Amino acid sequence: MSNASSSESSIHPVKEIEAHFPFQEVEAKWQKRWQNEKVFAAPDSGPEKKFYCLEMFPYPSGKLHMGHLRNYAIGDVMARFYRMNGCRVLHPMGYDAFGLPAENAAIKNRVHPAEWTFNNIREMREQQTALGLSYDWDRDVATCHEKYYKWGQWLFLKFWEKGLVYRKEGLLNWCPDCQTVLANEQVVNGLCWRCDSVVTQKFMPQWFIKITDYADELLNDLDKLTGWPNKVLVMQRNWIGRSEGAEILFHVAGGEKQGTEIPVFTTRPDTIFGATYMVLAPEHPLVESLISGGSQEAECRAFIEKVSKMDKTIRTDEAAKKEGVFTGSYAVNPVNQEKIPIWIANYVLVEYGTGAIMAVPTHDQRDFEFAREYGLPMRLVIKPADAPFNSAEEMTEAWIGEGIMVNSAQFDGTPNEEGKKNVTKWMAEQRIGGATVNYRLRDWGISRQRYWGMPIPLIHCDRCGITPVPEDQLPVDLPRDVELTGEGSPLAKHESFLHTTCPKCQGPARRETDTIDTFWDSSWYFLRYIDARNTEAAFDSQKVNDWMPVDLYIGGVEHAVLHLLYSRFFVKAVRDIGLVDFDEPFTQLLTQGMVTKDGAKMSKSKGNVVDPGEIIEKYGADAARVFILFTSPPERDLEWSDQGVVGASRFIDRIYRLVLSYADALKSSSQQDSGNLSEAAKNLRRACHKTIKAVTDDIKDHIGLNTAIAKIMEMVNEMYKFTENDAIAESDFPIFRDAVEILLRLLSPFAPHISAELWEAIGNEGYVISQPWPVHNPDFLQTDTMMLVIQINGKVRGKVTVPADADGEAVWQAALQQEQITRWLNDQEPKKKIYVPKKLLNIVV
RNA sequence: GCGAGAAUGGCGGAAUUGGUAGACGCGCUAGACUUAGGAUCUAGUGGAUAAUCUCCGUGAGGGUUCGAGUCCCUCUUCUCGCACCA
Repeated sequence: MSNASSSESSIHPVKEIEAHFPFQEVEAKWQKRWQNEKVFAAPDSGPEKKFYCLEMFPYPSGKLHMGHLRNYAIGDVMARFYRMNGCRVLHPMGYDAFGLPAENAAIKNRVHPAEWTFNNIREMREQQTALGLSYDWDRDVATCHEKYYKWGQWLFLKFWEKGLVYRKEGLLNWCPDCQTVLANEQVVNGLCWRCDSVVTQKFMPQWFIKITDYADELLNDLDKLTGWPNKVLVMQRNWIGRSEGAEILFHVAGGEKQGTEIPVFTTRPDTIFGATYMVLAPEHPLVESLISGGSQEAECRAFIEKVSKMDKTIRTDEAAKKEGVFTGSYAVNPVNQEKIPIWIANYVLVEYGTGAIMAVPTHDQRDFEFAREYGLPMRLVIKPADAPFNSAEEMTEAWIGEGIMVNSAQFDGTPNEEGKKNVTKWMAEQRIGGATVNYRLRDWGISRQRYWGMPIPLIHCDRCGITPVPEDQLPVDLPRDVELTGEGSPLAKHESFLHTTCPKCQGPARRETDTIDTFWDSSWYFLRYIDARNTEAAFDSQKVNDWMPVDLYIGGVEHAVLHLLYSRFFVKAVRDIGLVDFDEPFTQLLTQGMVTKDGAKMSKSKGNVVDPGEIIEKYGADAARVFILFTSPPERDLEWSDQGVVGASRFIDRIYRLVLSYADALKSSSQQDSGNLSEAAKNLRRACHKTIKAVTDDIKDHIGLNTAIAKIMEMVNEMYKFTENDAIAESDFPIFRDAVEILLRLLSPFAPHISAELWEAIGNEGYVISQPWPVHNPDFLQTDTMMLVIQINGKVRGKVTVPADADGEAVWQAALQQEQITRWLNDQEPKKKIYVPKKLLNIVV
């Protein structure tokens, strides 16, 4: 390739550019300018198309980790991309600042949780700034700030008015380490989600939010979430756990409790005639009265004692042995008046259904095993066609498939699926049962017996009962002067907080001393960002309706049934309260993969933590961003590689040298493309426009940030190839100039600092981030010739270059010119020729 | 056990959805420039082979097709989720 024949008409690079991108000064320079000039302020009005880009806000634990870096890098590319594409972008950041670690740190280091938290926020914010993230910092929130939780409390009162808050005493998940109760969602495999301690059960009163009122809507609306990963939808579906069935009323037969109702839930009402015994959970409230004074009392008490000591993980392990004890009492099966024994057993759970089951050993595997173990009677009631058994005695396992009802009085001969409906309908007529829907989802327990959280704005008055704090008295401030010991609720010991006057009767009263689950705070922060400095309201409904829903939400999958479920519920509730008018908060959800090292999640205990701060210091933010985006697709796990960052940093340096070595020429040249271009220049232009299209499609269609970067790298390689003879013909230079500008614009979402710097260095005014995203010109993709693959019997045997408009016959003729092809053809007449336009010709012989 | 996803060079990963497998990057090899190189540049790099011939090659085995990493069947392994849910 020869770009120039004489030095007068060609442009040479500056030879001495061998430097590295001086990221320290340059990155700081741009970060300062972006911040001072509020470049990333989100406009509440302007372009019609809005893009709300959100990353899950962090808990301010002190320093960013690689997961954060990845999360924010992805979000930042998307925010910057849509910004350049003409959207008004809302890209905020804040801190999920209430929570136990602050309290634990306070106990350990004798520093106030507030101080610890705000120091950490400062530190993390510095690191986020150093990453060059395009946040609108004027909208930041910290959930521990009274100006934030004031409105959290206000919203709580709205929930209260709506009847979504109630108090209940019951067995609750207790984390002995955190010294507080946990919601069901926060117990993972029997362990505390935060500290991995074994969760025990404790009987105590606490506050609940009626998320179950929304169970059906939360389930049904999952179908609307087409932008969510299927995995998360499945997890939420399982968590809600809707199952249709029937509730059937059994009664105690004989004894003191004669006639007491025992409702059971079953999904198999068609098997009711096969119910040969009944089982209550050991914790079932009726058990005490059933066994008390009876012949089985001692045995039952011993059993209950044993089960209660068993931890839940072991007890609910499927492999655990099914054990139980007869209570001595009987119940009546309402469909046939049969007297059946009532047992208690470890395989029935008090928290699911009604805590009691009708046992049908022939058609439920658990009941089958239990009945065989304890010699309980069995009766076949569903008989499959060509059954290998004729009676219960011949069965080796429960039959849970379809069949015809037998031994079932008037229902005999009915196919069981039809029987389910018929039996339920008949029971409803007889007033002994009816259709019902049961959910696995429980109400959301929000009381926490800890200090560093939002005070629940309720007052206990001996005369007036529980009374909400009047709105004009909000916020209920979290007192600063507390003694933190890690034992007992700190607020309960704080006299001046505890004692107050009743808003109704003005008499002495006590404040609620539980604080709220921090998931309450994070269930609406994305609404507050929209109107973060509003002192008159939680947010302006109109603004929220305008910006919401979040167009892209990015975070880890660990919140699939925690934060993401609570937030969906919260939005539905505030919609019904009348504050917003949309149903779902997050249109598209991207669950980013973990960052691993040596194949394992980074963690202090494994000693495989790489500190993002050190990486930024050593290689710069742009290199760190490029590496973490390039190495793996966003949703997949990413294995950290020190070598990989070096590669990213080399890429940045290569661009720096390439552009700077022509900076002066680029600065002074403004001439237009003369139309008199060399082949090389045309090729370069084609490569650039191909890259524009590919990068744009990758980002828009599937957030393919790794491949987008790969394609920019290819383009840079093309540019190097173009300049490899050093001189660029003057007539070709406009193309090179275009290439540089295209490169910098494509690069700017990924590596914003170097893009901004070089944009300026080549003599442009303003910010590259304020430039429109490049649009490819299809005309420039055209070629005069095309290269096709010639296959013989499906194997590649050669390549031909033909005019772009060549048809199959022309390609065939061109192929015949090649010795390699004719050798393979060996004078045979092709049986068939398959021509795929612009791709290949396959010759079958 | 059930459900979802995955398996491609030494490594991370590409492949326009049935059309040149291994883009891009790391690593490695050789060379250039260097006092030096962990800077930079050039060339090479799936395996077999003397070979730019050719053969083999996308977890394993079968199938559909002119043509399969991609579609179908069987199996293996791994990851994640659910897991006595009545």
